[in-house]
Amino acid sequence: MTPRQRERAILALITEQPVETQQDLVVGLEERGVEVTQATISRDIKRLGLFKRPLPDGRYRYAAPEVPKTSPGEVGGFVIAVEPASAMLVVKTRVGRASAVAIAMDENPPAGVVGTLAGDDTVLVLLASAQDSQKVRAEIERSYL
Amino acid sequence: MTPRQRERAILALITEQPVETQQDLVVGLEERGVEVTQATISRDIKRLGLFKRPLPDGRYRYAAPEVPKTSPGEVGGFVIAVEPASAMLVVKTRVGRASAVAIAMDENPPAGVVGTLAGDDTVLVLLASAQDSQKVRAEIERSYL
DNA sequence: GACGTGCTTGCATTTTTATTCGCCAACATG
DNA sequence: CATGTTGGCGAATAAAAATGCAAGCACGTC
Repeated sequence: MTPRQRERAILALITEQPVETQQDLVVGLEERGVEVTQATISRDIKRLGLFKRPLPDGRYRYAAPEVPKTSPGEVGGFVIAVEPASAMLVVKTRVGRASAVAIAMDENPPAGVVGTLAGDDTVLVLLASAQDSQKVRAEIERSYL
Repeated sequence: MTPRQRERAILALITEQPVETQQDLVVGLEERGVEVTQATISRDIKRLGLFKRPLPDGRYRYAAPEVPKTSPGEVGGFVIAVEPASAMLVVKTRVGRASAVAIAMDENPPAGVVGTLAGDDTVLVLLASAQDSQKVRAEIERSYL
């Protein structure tokens, strides 16, 4: 179980059902076979940018941030990690920011980038060759991390 | 100092400067001449629907909810309080929801309502006569509270 | 004026969340 | 193989936030 997988599980959980506390998440994840402590959840939540909203009925619920419309250029800080994978890079972004990052890269592509494919919090960057990966990775980290 | 005034001050404070903790708010309000304890801040925050966002830089900041585009009809729970004032009603809503409530009321006006005027978190409802206030108030509370 | 009701608040405390610390595993380097 | 170095984790703890409770106040009613 990588942190990334667990974070996906957390996102799934909070969108599927109301989650009031981090302890709820510990329990919910356990039911899905993921063992973690509250401390780790707290760190995951920080990474994901999740927050605890007060609801009109007086209860609370963890929620994912709404995606603000972002003009390309103000995407600094959106990228969390960049990892090479043969002639590709897997760029992990904050939740919902992947397409903003991908658009920014499309509009100003680093040398060696052939194309991008954006999911929700991941951008797959296709490279001309695996040789470029370190250089491109460095550039992406410089521009968007 | 009414709760309403204090809540306005809180909103002003968190939009003007980064606020990391409720204690920051206690201090900030004190500088503006408002004395409160953390307990009250916590309750105000709950009423206002504010939440503490993790920022990309690892810090936190209290923020007001973004206003979702709301189709009239799903405005239940937006209203916090309704108070009569001569031939008017002052309808306090969750932050940014006032116009949604006003639109909903315009589209389906309770008997006796002449018109509405929406601010940010307040709707002023103009009545045909002060006589109607209790009836209209009850209806608004039933529909939107 | 005495009494009741409904709000609001602070205090004290509990509950929840964030962080510090040390440990372990994976990986690189000599 | 020894020796960093890095990242991630849990346990414990510190810090922050939520809440039960009782007191105070404004208002209305008898």
